[in-house]
Amino acid sequence: MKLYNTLSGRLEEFVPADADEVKMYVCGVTPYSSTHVGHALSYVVFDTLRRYLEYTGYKVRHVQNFTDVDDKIIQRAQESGVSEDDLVDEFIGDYFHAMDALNIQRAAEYPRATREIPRILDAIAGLIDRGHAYPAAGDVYFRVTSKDDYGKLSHRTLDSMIAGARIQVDENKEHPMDFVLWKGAKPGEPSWESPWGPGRPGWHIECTAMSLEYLGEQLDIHGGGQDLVFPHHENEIAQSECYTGAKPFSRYWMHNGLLQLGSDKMSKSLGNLVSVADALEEFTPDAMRLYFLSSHYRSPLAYSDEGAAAVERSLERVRHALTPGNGSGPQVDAAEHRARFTAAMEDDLNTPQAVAVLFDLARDINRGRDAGQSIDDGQSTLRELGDVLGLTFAERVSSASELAAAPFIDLLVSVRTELRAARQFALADQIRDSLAEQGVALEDSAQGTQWQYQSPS
RNA sequence: GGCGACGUAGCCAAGUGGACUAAGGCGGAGGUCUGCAAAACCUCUAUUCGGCGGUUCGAAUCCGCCCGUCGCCUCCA
Repeated sequence: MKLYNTLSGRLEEFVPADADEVKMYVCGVTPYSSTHVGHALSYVVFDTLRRYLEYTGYKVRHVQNFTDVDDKIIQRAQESGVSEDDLVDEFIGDYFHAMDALNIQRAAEYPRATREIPRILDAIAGLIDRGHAYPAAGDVYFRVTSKDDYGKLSHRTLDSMIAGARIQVDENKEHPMDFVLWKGAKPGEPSWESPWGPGRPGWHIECTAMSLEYLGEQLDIHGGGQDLVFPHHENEIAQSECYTGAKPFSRYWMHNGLLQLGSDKMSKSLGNLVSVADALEEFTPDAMRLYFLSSHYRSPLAYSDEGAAAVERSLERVRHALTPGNGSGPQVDAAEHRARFTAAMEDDLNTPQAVAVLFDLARDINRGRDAGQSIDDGQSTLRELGDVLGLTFAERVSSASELAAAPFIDLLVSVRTELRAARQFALADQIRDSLAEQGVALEDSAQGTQWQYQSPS
């Protein structure tokens, strides 16, 4: 399969170092606030990549970290009067709840920075030994001038970075772009002992230490949002390659485009967040996944309720294609659909085209059913391909109050059936209209009347 | 200021030199079915790809300029 590699800036044929197992590291969240739909987009993308790789026969070892110590966590914990640990546990719980709901497969390991301190200290000490880092006033900094290809991922030079002129000059640093590996403790902050005094790890070094610990010196795929390219991933490369000497640190770097809300990026600092929990109040997990996958992963995606609602409607036809058929004619042939689907996925995970194939297949199944064809081959292919995209095709889950109302709706429907049999259509239609106002949709067919709650739209 | 991405139908969104007389979805119009609906199915819905030049036998696709939108350069998926 071809993948776009941020490092080279072009499409490359994907070949893992070890043909049996793909080593994939995806940057995880800093758990200090609710998981939002921007996170969901990113993790749906990498979950879909993993599912496709597994579909084509690879084993994938997926590792994803939690940055469980950081300025924001400390600040948030102090504001709300809880311990850092409790705060982190709460939002890690929120994260897993959201990811499970979205049918995102769990990683093999979820290392946490605070539980990897010895590995982190080893890495920092090694970098100092090799002349790539230096202690200064309780901190330890990475010496960017010691790596001649620093900037190769984000495709910029040290000079152009400085030209940005938004860097806080710090007199402890040898070079303005040097970044912190170890932060000396300030009063009241969580800290760990180190050869350079008490402190905590910088953001970038944890990923170096954890990927090394759980995946080894070289990764096949390193993923994350495009906002992580610089400085986070650039710095990871610098640390990892200087520490291990193994190049490249990751063979492929993949970055998803960021979710936008209105015209702005959705981000914690802008405060324009839609949480996954809120989104799932209104829309099915399938709709969220399909929404994310209906544009290419490297493009930005503008999130809106209208957009999600349109996707939700589009799913109904696909779900209909999976309802039982009773045709006995020739099977609807789905082999060509599978081939087109695979070709799309092979092309840098072109999920918009893959999704289009799913819609084509659903239409062919529905058409075949109308024509009296057998549709079970088509249906099993539809489920198989849908599963690669993580789609379950499950209906919306009814709330407790909706379940409680069901017997009464059944009663009204059976009364209406009697009325229709007696050709009392005005009354029958009145019942149907009234139920529609309550969000209950009726469908009459030769097999009787079906009803369901309408998804909000 | 530096680096980069993008601009395709009312909306979302693929396609990046010739099979494009431009996928797929939403919305809209008409039809089949139905007591009427709904759902499903059928047909139609961009002679055109931000604008202007250029390269080419041929451009949505390559080059230049202009206009517009967005991202990164600072915590972020």
